[in-house]
Amino acid sequence: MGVIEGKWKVSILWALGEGACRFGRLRRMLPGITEKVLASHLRELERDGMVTREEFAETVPKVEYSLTGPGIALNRALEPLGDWGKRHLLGG
Amino acid sequence: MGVIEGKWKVSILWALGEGACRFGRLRRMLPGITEKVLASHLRELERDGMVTREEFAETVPKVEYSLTGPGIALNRALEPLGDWGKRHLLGG
DNA sequence: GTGGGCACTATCCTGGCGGTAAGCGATCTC
DNA sequence: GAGATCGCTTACCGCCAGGATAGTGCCCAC
Repeated sequence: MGVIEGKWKVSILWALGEGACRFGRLRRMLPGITEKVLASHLRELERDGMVTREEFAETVPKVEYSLTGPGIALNRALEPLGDWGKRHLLGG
Repeated sequence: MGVIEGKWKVSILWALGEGACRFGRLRRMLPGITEKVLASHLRELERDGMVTREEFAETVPKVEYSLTGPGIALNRALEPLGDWGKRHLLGG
């Protein structure tokens, strides 16, 4: 449970589930999240082995985040929860 | 997500998944939880329609909590998460 | 040369979650 | 009558997750 605790962690996981993302793109995909929170959550997810951080040493700083195997599995395990939410909270 | 946020809520749901329970029994099933937290979480779960509270007017106070339909569905939706946890955190 | 985008980091601040402890009102036990 | 059981409620406190804001170093566009 600790792995997904944090206000935005599940959202990050879901956003990343659609494909690898850069920091700024993630931020834009998650309206309302602050950079600090995104950065710290990303770091925790990385520490827990759910995402990988790939840094590209180019003139323009570029970092890509993507789900690891366990991260993808976690996302799948989270899917029923999303379905449940849609069914019982949104869909009546 | 708000429905399962709270340090002990998932544990309560799982405990209740094994059958209806009285307050004191729940407390004993969840070592470390305080009465205040159990009571407030139970109240939130009730408000969110996940559990029912049945009060029996006997000489000895008796209250039973049980999962509602959505509560049971939530529990099921939480199962994959439990499996994932066992697989990736405990089972290597 | 001024401004903006990039990916952060640092600092400060606040709310509220959760822990501790105590009380209550009836009854049953020793 | 002291203590325990039962299901809470109330009051208080501490901590820290998370929000707001600003700064950094490099490069590009205007």
